[in-house]
Amino acid sequence: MILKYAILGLLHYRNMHGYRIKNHIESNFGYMWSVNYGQIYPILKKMQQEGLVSMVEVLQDNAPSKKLYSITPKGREEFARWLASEPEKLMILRDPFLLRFTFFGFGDADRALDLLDKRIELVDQELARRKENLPRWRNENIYVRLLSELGVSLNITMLEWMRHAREEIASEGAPTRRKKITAVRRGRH
Amino acid sequence: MILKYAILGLLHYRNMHGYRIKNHIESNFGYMWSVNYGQIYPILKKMQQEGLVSMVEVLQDNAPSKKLYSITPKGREEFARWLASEPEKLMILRDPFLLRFTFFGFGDADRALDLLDKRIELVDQELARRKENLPRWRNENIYVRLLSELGVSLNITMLEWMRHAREEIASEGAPTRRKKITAVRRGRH
DNA sequence: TCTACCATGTAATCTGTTACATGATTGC
DNA sequence: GCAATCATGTAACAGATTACATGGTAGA
Repeated sequence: MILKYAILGLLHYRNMHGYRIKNHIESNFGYMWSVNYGQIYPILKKMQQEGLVSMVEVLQDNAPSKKLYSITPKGREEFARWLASEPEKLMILRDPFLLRFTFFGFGDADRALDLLDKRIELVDQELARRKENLPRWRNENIYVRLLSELGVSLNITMLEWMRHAREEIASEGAPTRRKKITAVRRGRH
Repeated sequence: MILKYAILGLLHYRNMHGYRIKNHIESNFGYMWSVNYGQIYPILKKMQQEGLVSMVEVLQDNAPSKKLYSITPKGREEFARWLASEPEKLMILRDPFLLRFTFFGFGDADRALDLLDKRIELVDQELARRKENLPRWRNENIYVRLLSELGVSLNITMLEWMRHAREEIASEGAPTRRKKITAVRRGRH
């Protein structure tokens, strides 16, 4: 359902077709959302059937024809309801790398450092990309601008943590070259 | 597939049954993972069929019998392969609230502040909970401990950002009581 | 008595990903 | 000629969520 509202939100700015919506989401919300054509086209069709959007086919000379969608009054209503509704669950960091990190004690410490280094490089690149894009948002609406700043802040926090973690892991591994880990304690059930 | 490896990892510590695995994941990895019985029981059965885990049924006097799973050598091998494999995609902040935040310009500014306040309270509570739990991890293995620290850091970053955002939104709304937002600029395609 | 917790499971549904199919244009 | 980009779609699969069904024990 969340994709539905993202689309309705984007259609507030301008009419769009499926391909453009995917591009837009990836370049603008890329750090918190990703979409596939396998989702986008079926959902647009469904939203049209529900009367939330309407569609006109636009023939183009030098490109394949496209289906332009626009938001209907009914779509605006539903969007407004969602916008004002109570927030749902808290953010969950569903990061496969962090899950893996949890279990690094069961594997080779050098390999762990190696994987951590690769991650650091990746996040560093992402941070650079986000910083580059900051000026693009500086003159836009306040919410979008603030969000782009959050992306940078979170990236910095993540990087600092990874560099700190790297040091700790390296220095702890140094003397004994391997430390036996103890059993994890149970949570409060 | 990721749940499979989380389970194999937990079984390195001790033998567990489905109900306990769910509890464990929620109290220990809760800030980055959530599970349902609808996933856990079928996947345990499947892993048993694949020979990654083995099971014994344990009858109990004053509680329903439980199925204790343990990891097999084959399971250890597969887990080790996963642990050393290259990391996959970068973290994505799939947070419904942040998506909603992006579109707050299309709604009522007061309601936006209201929702933001509720969020701040929620994250604040979560931060308190995580800080409370920090000592539990202090003497455990280094990776698990570091991760618990990351959770706190990310929470703090998020809170600081939200408080800063709150101020900016409130002060911008004050003079004109509503500012017309301009169209979002296109990303680089 | 009622709630919470222990414990296992299935079915239906929804969401997300990958791969495939098609075909034109633009730029190197 | 080849890669990239524009543009729409389907099928198969994988993953996650919700609701339901069952039934025992402990404690307020």
